[in-house]
Amino acid sequence: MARQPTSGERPTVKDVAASSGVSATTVSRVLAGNYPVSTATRARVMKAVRELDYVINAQARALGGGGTKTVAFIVHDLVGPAFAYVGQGVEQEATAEGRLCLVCTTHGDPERELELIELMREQQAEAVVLVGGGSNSSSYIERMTQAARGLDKSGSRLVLCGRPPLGPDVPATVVEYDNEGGAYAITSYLISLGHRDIVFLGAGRPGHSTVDGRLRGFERAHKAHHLPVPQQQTRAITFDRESGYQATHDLLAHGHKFTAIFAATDVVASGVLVALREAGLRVPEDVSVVGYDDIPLARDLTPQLTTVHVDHEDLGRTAVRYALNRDRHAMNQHTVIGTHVVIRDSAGPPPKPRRGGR
Amino acid sequence: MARQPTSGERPTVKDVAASSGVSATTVSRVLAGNYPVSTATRARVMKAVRELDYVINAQARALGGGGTKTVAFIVHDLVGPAFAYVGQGVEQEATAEGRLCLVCTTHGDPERELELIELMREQQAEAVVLVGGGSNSSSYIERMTQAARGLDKSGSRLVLCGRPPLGPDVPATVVEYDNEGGAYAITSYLISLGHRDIVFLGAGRPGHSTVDGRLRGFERAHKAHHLPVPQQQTRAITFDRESGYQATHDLLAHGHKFTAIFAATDVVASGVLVALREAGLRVPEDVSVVGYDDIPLARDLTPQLTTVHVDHEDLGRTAVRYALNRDRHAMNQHTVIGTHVVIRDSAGPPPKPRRGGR
DNA sequence: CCAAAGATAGTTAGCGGTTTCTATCCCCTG
DNA sequence: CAGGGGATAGAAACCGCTAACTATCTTTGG
Repeated sequence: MARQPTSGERPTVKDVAASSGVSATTVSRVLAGNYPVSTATRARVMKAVRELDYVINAQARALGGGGTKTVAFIVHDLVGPAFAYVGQGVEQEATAEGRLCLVCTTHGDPERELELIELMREQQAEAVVLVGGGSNSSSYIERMTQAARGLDKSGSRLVLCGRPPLGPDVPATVVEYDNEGGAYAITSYLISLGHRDIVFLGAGRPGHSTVDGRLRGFERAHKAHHLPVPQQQTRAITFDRESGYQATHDLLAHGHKFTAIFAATDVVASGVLVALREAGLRVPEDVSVVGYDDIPLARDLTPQLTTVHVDHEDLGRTAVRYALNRDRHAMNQHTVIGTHVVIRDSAGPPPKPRRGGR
Repeated sequence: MARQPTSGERPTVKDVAASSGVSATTVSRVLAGNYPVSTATRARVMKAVRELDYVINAQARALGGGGTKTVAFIVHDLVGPAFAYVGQGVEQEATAEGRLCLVCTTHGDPERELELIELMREQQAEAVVLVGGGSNSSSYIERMTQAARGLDKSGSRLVLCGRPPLGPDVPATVVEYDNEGGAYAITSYLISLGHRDIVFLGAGRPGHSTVDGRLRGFERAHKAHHLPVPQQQTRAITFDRESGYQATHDLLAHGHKFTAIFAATDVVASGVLVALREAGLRVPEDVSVVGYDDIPLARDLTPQLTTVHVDHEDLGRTAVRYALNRDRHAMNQHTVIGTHVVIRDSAGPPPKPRRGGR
């Protein structure tokens, strides 16, 4: 009898072939189902497959036949709620398209990001989805452009998810959401409620594309309503609860005058709420607070947070869909996903002025 | 001149070899750095690598040389905060050990789970980390045992993360945290505060290993204090905010008598708090509430939640570490990670009885 | 001064599949 | 009844890289 697979070792097509008395080719065809094979033969092969507990070797298949069915997902970290949802979307769509999903985290390190892209090129990932705002510096953009070209040459596709395009000649797919629009809308909402002294909490990290967009929307809303753009908080904010807390605390301590706070993210807003509460200020009676992202947390806060809804999961799904089904010659694609205000309980009219004046 | 790589195609070792006038073997050795190569040769090869923008083909390497450096991570979904942290830990440790991380979600479908394990066997993942409580049914355990054996035969390792062992002869690594101990501790804490009527919210899904453990701890604490085990809520709970809300609502509507609620997870607790607040009950003055998991949300709730801390990230890290560095002949390993109560503001002494009685 | 040991580089044979390209066998048609 | 064509199956080449042997050319030691 031909090649009895050593027990404890992984059987190969050859083992299956030998065990069912056909050639390796035939086994391959039965498994792929892309070539006529007689019913009897197919049955014999399948029987052997079952008996030997054979499973194909994905690496070998990738080498020989089509490529690897893999999508890579590169992100700051997995635990940020917004990122997690994007990840969910990416995984979802990748699975729906029959792809596997590789995930890596950068912890905000641009070097690491580029390293990972290189790694994904080795892995022959079909698409590399980069999530989260990146730097706006020109050297960074230059390097990223190189990376995009490299991936393109390897038959892969770079997808920028939630950050602006690199340039017209760069082979990359861009899917971002309307940061500016959402910020414009929610700022307008605050203005329409009567607020005139709104603090934008989150500036101070210029060059960060996501916040830049939100800030632009904030400013544009003021201009549209013919209001002076409030002097922003330029404190460096790290976009976590603590920095929101700290910034609010400082604001209060310095006797700043304001009736509303626009936190750059919901997480920051959560810190803001705590600081306000500690200071004995009621929300929204004394101060209105709004956030951005509409992560689940927004509904768990007290009061529930009025914020800008972003469908992060859709963002991830769209990114993968576009990357995989793109028109072969589309150099760059660009899609913007809408955002909208969701009104809850944390924003209301400003308090009646104590001593007149707006 | 030998093989000029067609522009636009991915260069191979052969291209690099031709371009630098050496053999493919030498190129491979320069890249791997595991064999003496003269400095001059190395330099020539590296130059060619740079000029051609060569990147190795991971699939080919996996086929030829060592295996694929990959760890798989199978989870309910990526957005549950607890899961996300485990994922973070898995990714972290995998990266630290020079591995890539494949991630897949099951959405709670056991069939899908088994399918994915099979898929990972094809992928030759070095370890397959299964996260989250699974079913306790014997048929499920039987199938999972098969899967573990299959993986073992393929040189891979099944890691059960946060669920109990399958059996003594099953080749699998188990890393779980002390569900029962934590539940015991926090229940004891409530009892020591004076509570005698504690509702455990989350029973009703027997066979779910995580909750089973927590419930056991709850019961054991009562027994240890010579108290009758309260009649549990057997309402089916889906472990989301809504079911916590709904269950509490019903509890109140039916005039149930209780002074504290032990929610099976923090997320459930968040729903509980909302229902209580709506009913005009203060926490912790009127009712005490505790949760389990200590996800970031716990600190964002009002009042901040007293809960059981679980280091989910460590769980993920440990899982990968053990799976990769296991003793080659260790059939099964089992590690339990400790949990501890973190006291915040949501639990206090029960209210003074209105009409006597305990 | 010659043989044995080192240091380098090349040859060749896989790894485990897939995919041409052939080779049969069989049935149908003219 | 010969020849054409469809249905099946196999042989061999190849995917890109690694690893076990060889083959040189230097050294070096007795």
